[in-house]
Amino acid sequence: MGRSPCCEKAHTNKGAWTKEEDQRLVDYIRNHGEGCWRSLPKSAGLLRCGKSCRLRWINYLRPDLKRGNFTDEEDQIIIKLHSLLGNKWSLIAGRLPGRTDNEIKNYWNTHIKRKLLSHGIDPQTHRPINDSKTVPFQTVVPSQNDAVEYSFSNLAVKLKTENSSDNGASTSGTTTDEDLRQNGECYNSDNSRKIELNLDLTLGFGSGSVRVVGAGSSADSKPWRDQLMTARLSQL
DNA sequence: AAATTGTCCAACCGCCTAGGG
DNA sequence: TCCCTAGGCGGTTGGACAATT
Repeated sequence: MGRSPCCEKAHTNKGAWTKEEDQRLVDYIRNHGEGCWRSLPKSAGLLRCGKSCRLRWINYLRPDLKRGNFTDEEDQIIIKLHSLLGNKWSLIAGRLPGRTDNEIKNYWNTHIKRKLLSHGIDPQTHRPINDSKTVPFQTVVPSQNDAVEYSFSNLAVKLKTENSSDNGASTSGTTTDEDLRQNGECYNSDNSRKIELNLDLTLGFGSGSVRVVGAGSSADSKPWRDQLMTARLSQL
């Protein structure tokens, strides 16, 4: 059998968190660390779903969060990364220390979208709105030791795939801030192979580069091995 | 001053993938 | 290998507050 349900929905609170709930959650995580979200609410004496606790911690209570307005530099990073990755808010957040994916998503939808539109730029394609030659997502399927370099109108992207040895760095199966912080890479959980996403972004108006490193056998059939590395190209 | 409209953002919802049994 | 769940993600919602009429 699988695991038991994460929470009893009938006995959980919803809506805004109270100060007392926040304090309980902070105290608990200070003493026990993050993780085990399923059992956390009960252990911490909270009538909340584990998912809700995790979200509250990640998006609001984490001590390393940077509050306040986004800087112009952060704006530029977000716009550039969005032009490359699309709505991959967690990946974008990984390059902006102290910012959460939810925060960036909200900021994108409320500020940057409007800013781009006011400049006549389509926020999805990052191309002039009048330009009818829309370029869809460019899909890049990594095969071993391939290297591909793309040139954009205002930045360059180099895509390279290569083998990598096992170092057991991550167990989550998805990209974490910690992964990105430690190695500038994101890992999949399979111990024998992994796909790494390594973003080396040079900031500035004129140029930038992104390196996507992937590893895996083309004969492999597991879903994540079929994962496509996609980059949104504004224009070739 | 009250009503209406607009904006922001915290929180929820539903889906997907990896992992446990 | 299959079934089921936890964790994580992106999309969406709704309440609080501000601005406008």
